[in-house]
Amino acid sequence: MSATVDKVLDAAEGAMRARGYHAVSFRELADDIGIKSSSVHYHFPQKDDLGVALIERYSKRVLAELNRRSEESKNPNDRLDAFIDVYREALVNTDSVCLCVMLGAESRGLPDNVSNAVADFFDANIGWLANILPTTLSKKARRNKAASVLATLQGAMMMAATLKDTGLFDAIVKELRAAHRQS
Amino acid sequence: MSATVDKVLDAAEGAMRARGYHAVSFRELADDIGIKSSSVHYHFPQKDDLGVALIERYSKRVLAELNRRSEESKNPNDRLDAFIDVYREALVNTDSVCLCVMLGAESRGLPDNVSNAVADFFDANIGWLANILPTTLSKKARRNKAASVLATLQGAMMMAATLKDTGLFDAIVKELRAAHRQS
DNA sequence: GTCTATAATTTGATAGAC
DNA sequence: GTCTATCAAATTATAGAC
Repeated sequence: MSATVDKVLDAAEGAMRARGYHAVSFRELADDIGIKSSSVHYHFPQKDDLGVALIERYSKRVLAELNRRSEESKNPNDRLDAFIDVYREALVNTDSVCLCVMLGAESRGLPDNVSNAVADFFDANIGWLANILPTTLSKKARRNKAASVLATLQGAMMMAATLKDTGLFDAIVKELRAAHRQS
Repeated sequence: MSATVDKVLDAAEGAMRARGYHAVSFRELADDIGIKSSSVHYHFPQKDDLGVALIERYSKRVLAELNRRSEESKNPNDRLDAFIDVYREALVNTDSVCLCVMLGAESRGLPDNVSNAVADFFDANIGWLANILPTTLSKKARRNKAASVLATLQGAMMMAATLKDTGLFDAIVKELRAAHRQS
């Protein structure tokens, strides 16, 4: 993958996480990294090509980070903490929501391939989380619990960003940890 | 409030809940209700005027609905159910997320007055919810619990809409009810 | 791979007639 | 209060030179 492609995706990720898909233009991204918009089109012919590539890179990065951290401990509680921490750092380090909170909210207004990539991101995250939940639960129950944890995190990111209050995210997460701690 | 103003706001609500603030244009709203975009500008000179008016109308409507339903019972569990039902119906009836999930995600890319109106919506909802939580808890603890419930609902709406799976919303809500039921 | 140049469309917004 | 007409700017996207 070329250096320019990564620069474009970096710029696109920052912009789309802050303002959404439709509020980001090829020209803006090009200006950000010091090239022309036609050069961006060389790498991503259409905007949805950029959107899909962005989500796929983001998704891979998040899952790799989750797997890396979960190798540090096999304890389910530690792994839940790792999951939460990955999301927390995404909020704190970038001062913006998860890419897929934004694109998930906008999904009905996105090209189908972009919207599907967002759905895949959620499925993958739910699957990851479901795997660390107690095997005493049914597969469906684990999936539902996993979806519940993810929904709370995503909602908490969105509200904390809107209210400009990271402490609110932490307070919500504290309850989440307590509720899902396994003994 | 004139009939046209309401028609514009109706069209704007449907469009912005589906696709977001930046993906909605004056011309589109005008076409929807059979007038010209300059007539929309007569009622809302700038786009942020429209945004603020839309959120304020939405916020009043949601809070009125919450209050109306909560008059049916003084039982805290019933009132929590009423809160959840209001959000569930918003999802099911319109097949789209809460206006403030969308605008909350986009908030960093919105004009300040619009972004502030979204924040006010969340504050009002958190306040409403906090009021039905056990008075044995501290004020801060109630606020945090209320924010947690709201975050889960908003996140669940967003994910259910993206995955086109209302059942997922229901499954998440089932856990939420169980976790917050007072005996 | 990046550039200049440009096409075709859409956008938010305004002036002024009725 | 709605219209016609229009503007300046921005948007996605393409053709073709280097």
